Amino acid sequence: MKSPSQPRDRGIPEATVARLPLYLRALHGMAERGIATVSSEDLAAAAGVNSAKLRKDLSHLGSYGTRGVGYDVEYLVYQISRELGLTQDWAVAIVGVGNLGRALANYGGFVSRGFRVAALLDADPEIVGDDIAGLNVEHIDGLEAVIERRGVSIVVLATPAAAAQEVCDRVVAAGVTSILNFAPVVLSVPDSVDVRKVDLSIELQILAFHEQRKAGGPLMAVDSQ
Amino acid sequence: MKSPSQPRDRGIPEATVARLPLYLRALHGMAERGIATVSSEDLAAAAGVNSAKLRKDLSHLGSYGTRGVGYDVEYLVYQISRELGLTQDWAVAIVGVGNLGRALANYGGFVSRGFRVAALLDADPEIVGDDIAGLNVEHIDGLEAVIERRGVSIVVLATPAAAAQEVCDRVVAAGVTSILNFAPVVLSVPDSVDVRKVDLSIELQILAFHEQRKAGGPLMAVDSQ
DNA sequence: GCGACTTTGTGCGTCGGTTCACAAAGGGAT
DNA sequence: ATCCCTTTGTGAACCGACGCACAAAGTCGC
Repeated sequence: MKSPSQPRDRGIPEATVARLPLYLRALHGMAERGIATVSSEDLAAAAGVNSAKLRKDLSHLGSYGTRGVGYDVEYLVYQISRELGLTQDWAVAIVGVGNLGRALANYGGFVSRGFRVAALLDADPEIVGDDIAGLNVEHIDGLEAVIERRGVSIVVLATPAAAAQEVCDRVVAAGVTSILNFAPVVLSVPDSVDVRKVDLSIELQILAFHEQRKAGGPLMAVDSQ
Repeated sequence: MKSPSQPRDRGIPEATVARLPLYLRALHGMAERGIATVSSEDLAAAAGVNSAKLRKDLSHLGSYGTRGVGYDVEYLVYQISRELGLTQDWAVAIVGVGNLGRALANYGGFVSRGFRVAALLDADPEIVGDDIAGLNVEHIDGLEAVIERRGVSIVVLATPAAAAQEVCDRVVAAGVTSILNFAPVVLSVPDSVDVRKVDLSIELQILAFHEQRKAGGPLMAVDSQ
């Protein structure tokens, strides 16, 4: 073989990283159904992607397949989990316990694999003190203390838009470098901080665009002049 | 039987479509603050993108800017809204009224611009009949009737994973061609149907990947099993 | 009315991602 | 042990998106 590309694995394409959780989910399902090995073709189908893409994605992690056979489900689950950092336990704090924050706190997918909701915080005195998903909602004043004391490394922002930037600043100042933002604002953070955003209404708008195109087709451009 | 060559240069890149809602949001904020015109530089900053990219995006809609001045905020809001299909009213049905469905029903961003939650449906008799966000939760049995009678053209799936595909099939059979899926499964649908998915746990996993890389840096490669 | 200044719209080089297609690798049957 | 069949891993072409940089277009001051 060639010189073993040692810690070269560092260069996993972003697009690949975004798909690994998809593969992982499909693999978990297979493991539960007792499937021991799976071909790239089958796994790709289960994950809803092209099989060549899947093979290339997995090849970035290493050569974990066996030609003529496929991939060992259990082993692949472990490798992907390790690559994604899910073999360790991540403490997550959810800030903003409105409807969405509550839903997130109760969302099974969070707790299940590698993530643990370590704190719920809110500014509203009406909400502070409530028990949600087995956790006591704490006041936002204690944000920094909670982050430090419980080793929170990922913060989920589910506050109203107006409060998001301020909370974000405090969170960043407290040393957190990974933020999942549900508030419909563009957060400004240092380059070293990673922000991913989920905007529910944006997805709807994209659907509407395509729906409009399908339905009425192109509208007449009343655009002369 | 697809449309081989739509003669219109209505070929707006998917990446552009995904950003239009972002611009729209920034523009709305500016309109509220009474700003009449905005340069690509400023709008790009507000939306968190590169200004050249913004100009190229907008150029796909037409030449709506004035050189030396910028874009008329109000006019641009209208043009983008029209392009996205938000000048019409979209009836949305939310299927699955658990924590997430409830949060979505109450989510302001949905109702606000162009979208109207026309129905909430669930299979659980405990939930059916509840009033949420001013709507009565109906039984899933009436799915097809509700879709037809209220002109629902977009369906939001917030059911448990196990139920998603079945509901999806019924929804598609009822003629819906746009689905926003929150269930952690890969839905199989005809090509003519548009499915967008939002998976909350996937976003967290992507964050964990980057966080791990920042934190521990190189993981020890225990390669041989 | 004119020139200087501002800002748009876009041509073009570059880059990352996707897909095809196939040689290499391994397993199983005989 | 050998051959055939399956499936991986990847080279290479292709495709779309990104961003620089600049000419064209239009405004504003004088």
